[in-house]
Formats: sequence, C-alpha cells, structure tokens
Amino acid sequence: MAAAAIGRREQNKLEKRGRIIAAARALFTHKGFDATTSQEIADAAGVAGGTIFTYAKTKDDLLILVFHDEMMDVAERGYAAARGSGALVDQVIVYFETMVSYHQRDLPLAHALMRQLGYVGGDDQRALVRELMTRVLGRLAQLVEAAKARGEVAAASPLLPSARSLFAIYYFHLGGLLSGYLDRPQFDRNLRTDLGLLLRGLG
Amino acid sequence: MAAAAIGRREQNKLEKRGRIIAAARALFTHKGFDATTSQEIADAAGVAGGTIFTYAKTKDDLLILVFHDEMMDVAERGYAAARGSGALVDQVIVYFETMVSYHQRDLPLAHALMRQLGYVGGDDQRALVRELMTRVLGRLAQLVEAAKARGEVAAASPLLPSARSLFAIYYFHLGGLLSGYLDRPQFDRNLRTDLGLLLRGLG
DNA sequence: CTTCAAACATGACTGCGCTCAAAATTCTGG
DNA sequence: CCAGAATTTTGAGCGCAGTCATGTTTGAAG
Repeated sequence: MAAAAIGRREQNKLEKRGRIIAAARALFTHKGFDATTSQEIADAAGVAGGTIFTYAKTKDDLLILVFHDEMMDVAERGYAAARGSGALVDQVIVYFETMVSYHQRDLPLAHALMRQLGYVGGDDQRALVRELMTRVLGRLAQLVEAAKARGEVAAASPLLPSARSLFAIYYFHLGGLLSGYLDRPQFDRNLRTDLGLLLRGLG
Repeated sequence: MAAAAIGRREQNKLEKRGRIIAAARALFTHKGFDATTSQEIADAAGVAGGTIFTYAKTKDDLLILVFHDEMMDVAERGYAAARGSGALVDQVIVYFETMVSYHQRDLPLAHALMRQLGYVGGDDQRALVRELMTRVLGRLAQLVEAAKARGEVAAASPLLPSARSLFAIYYFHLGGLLSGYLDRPQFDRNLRTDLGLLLRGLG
C-alpha cells in the first residue's frame, strides 16, 4: 500500500487529536492555562481523561500542539510584513513585532508557552518545536540574504548564525517582557538597540 | 531601634530559611528535582509541610533560592578566569564555559532551573533573579570595557547592550543544550561562531 | 466469516503540590 | 508581669496531573 493510504485507526486518531487540540485551545484561551483542567479538555473533546495523555505526555505539552500551527503562520505573516520595509534592522523589527503582537493577545498564555518551549516532554512535540524553529530562523535568514544581495550585509556573514543571533536577542527580551522584568516601551527600545548593535558589530 | 537590630522572630525566620534551602539543595542534588517531594524537604529542614510555602510560593521557586548564591559565585569565578585570556571573544567564551561546566554537574537540575528562571512566582525570588542578572551582565560589561580600553572594541559600543546581547546568545544556545537539541560540541561551535559574529558585526 | 494479536481508549486510583483554619509563638504597651 | 494584638507555624485536607490494569476496537491471516 502507498504511504498515503490510512486505515480507520489512523483516521480516528487524527480526528481525536484534532478535537483535543481544538478543545484545549478554546479552554486555554477562555479560562487560562492553569484554570483549565485536563478533565475539562477531555470532556470538551469527548474522550476519557486518560486519553489526553496519549497525545501529549503532559498538560504542558498540549501548549506546543495548540500553538504550533498558529506560530508557523505568524512567522509567515511576519515575513510578509517585513519584506516591504527598508533597512534590515527595520525589517527584522517588523518581523519580531508581528510575533509580539500575536503574543500580546494573551500574555499569560504566551508566558506559559515560552516556559514550555524549553522543556518539551514528548518526542513528537520536540519535532514540532524543531520544525517551528526552522521556519522562524529560515524566514529570518531570507531577510538577511536579501540584505546581503543589496550589499547591506557583508558577503562573508553566514546566514544561519546571523538569523540565530537575531532571534536569540529577540527571545531574551521577550522573556523579560513576559516575565514582567520589562514593560513594552523598554522592550521595544532594548530590542532595537541590541539588534542594531548586532548588525553594526562591536568591533 | 537601628535597622540592624533583629528580634527573635526575624532570627528564627532566617535560620529556618537557611535550613530549608540547605535541605532542598541536598535533596535536589541527591535525588533530582522531580523525585524530591516538598514534604521531604520539610522533614529534612525540621518544619511542617506548609511552612515551605511561606518561604517560596511554589516548589519551583525553591530552585531560585537554592541556586542564587552559587550562581553569583560562578559569575565571579568565570570573570576571574576570563580576565586572563587574550582576545575578547576568548574571554567571553571562558566566562560562559565556566557557567556551563557548573551546569554540567547536574544537567537535569540546570534544565529545571532554566525553565524556572522565566517563571518566577514570588517577589522575593524575582528580586534575586534581578540581582543575579545584574551581576552576570555587570561582569560581562567589565570585560567589554577592558577590551574597549585596549581598543579592541569600538568606543561607541554601549556596555550594557553589548553585555546583554552576548548573554542572550549564550542563553539561547544553553537552552538548546539543556533541552537536548544540541550536544556539547555543537553548543561550543555555535557559541563561538555567534559570539564572534556579534563582535565583528554583520554590516 | 472467524480468530488472534496488536493498538488504543477508559476511568478509577495514586501521589503530590499547595491551601487554610486553627494553634502556637513573639511582640508591645501599660 | 500580663493581656491581647500581630505574626508565624502547623498539618489535615483538597484538587488535579498523570498512571495503569482492564476492556474495546481495529487490522491481518487463514
């Protein structure tokens, strides 16, 4: 049989997985992460309590499942919005601002998600994070590549490390914002300063 | 009364706090974080179960208390070790390597700690994280400052943003190492590449 | 169609983090 | 030294994340 052929078993698993993710997303958004019990998710998804944990090893891991698709999309939208801008700094800032405004819709949830990103339990979820990271860094690298073509970035600058470093700076400040060490204006200022520094270099 | 005068009440609280932290450290190190119950910590510290949670809002927050002092010290030792080396890149790498080898002693615990750093519950713990961050960035800034005096770094480079960015890059890769996305050689390579990139600049 | 094995779902159950009303301890003013 | 206010400790109890033995469904082989 071709790999595309799927039996009733896999079909059911996919449907159930979809219902669980949808239920979790709705409840997390509506009640908050902590206030949502795994039993509520199970009820809303029409499955037994224990079934949740065959799709995500922990309740925390559900966050990865819930956000993966949306975040993949946000990266795309951020890239699309960033291409238009002028200098690379501005492009990169537009890219990250797109992500931040997505997180702004629900800061506590974003906080919980960020916490979880560095602590994934299941292998499936780990693969999802890898995929997401690849996408996010890939789009960044494209911005850098275009800037290189424009002569705005040195030809010698390696793409992936550049993208990684830009993201590392964003991620660090995002943590500060979500943890309450920074308010939004501070975040914006720090981000611009530090990204600019990376682009210009310390040397 | 002078602020230095402390009554029996505060004296007792300090002692109890010390016992709790010591007990938690011993148990975390010996049994691991997850395998240690809050009751065990309480027993070892000679207090009732509920008392733990007047000193740390959550079990997770205990990690901050346990590691604060040691990490402050590691930053000092890293700085002392780094001053000797030659170029700024190498100094910074020595600084971070000192921290990494400290974490290597107990990777799962370091992982738990890192997770917790971005999710502090109590205000006291938050202040401790602030203090630690200030120390870590401050020592880094000193290295940059000295390099600036040597003419190795542009006079225009602002110290704090530079230190922040260097740390952000380290922190990002540390997360990759602790989460198992990177092995040690990859970590070392990435760190050197990206720190060098920041120092040279993309432009 | 029947039989058997493998994969999956179930939900009662367990253990632990954390709460909170009550008890114990310390402080203060007279 | 005493009464009573203020703060801290206590530990039984609660709710929930996560487990696992049992039951159910699916797929394959004859």
